[in-house]
Amino acid sequence: MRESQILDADFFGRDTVEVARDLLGCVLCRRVTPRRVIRVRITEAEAYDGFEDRASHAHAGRTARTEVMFGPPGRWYVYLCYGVHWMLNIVTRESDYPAAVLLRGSDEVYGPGRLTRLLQVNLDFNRLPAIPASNLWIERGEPIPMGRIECHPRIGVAYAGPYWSQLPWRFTWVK
DNA sequence: TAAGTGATCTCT
DNA sequence: GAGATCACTTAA
Repeated sequence: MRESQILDADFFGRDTVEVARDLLGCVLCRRVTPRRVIRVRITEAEAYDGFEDRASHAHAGRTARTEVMFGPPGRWYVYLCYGVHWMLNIVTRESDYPAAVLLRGSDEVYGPGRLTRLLQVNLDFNRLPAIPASNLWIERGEPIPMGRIECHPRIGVAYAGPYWSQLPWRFTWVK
């Protein structure tokens, strides 16, 4: 695999909504053993962007948990949801601008909790850079055909109010 | 449809 | 330290 195909900080440092859309079709790679790499194509992703986004964890301010969202782009933000499920996010935008993209689904499994279970991802990956040395990284995929991307409101964020919960910041790749 | 589950955060 | 709150899944 050529080095240039691994998504880096230049990719993740851009506008969060664009990154979320562009991640569709990209390949999430997880090395589970020295000889085994699980590869899945990303089919659904959600953007969480900025201080003002009431659906974002960062809206409440900078805390120990959300600190990584304020850090440099291209790092993993992992947290536990409902006491059961690990959620996998990739940090976007420049340092001091809190933003991330939640990876919600893939061609192999659908659902953010199922995705992390399949890939054996847990809090150990929090704050690590998305590079092969971390055993969890993303590679560029084949472009998605025109008209195969849909955008929808984000899931489970009704508490953010009508405006923020209805923004079309969830992108899905429909086959 | 509702229980399960535990880190995180807010309020004492 | 206690209580509320969750970017969800599963079994029924």
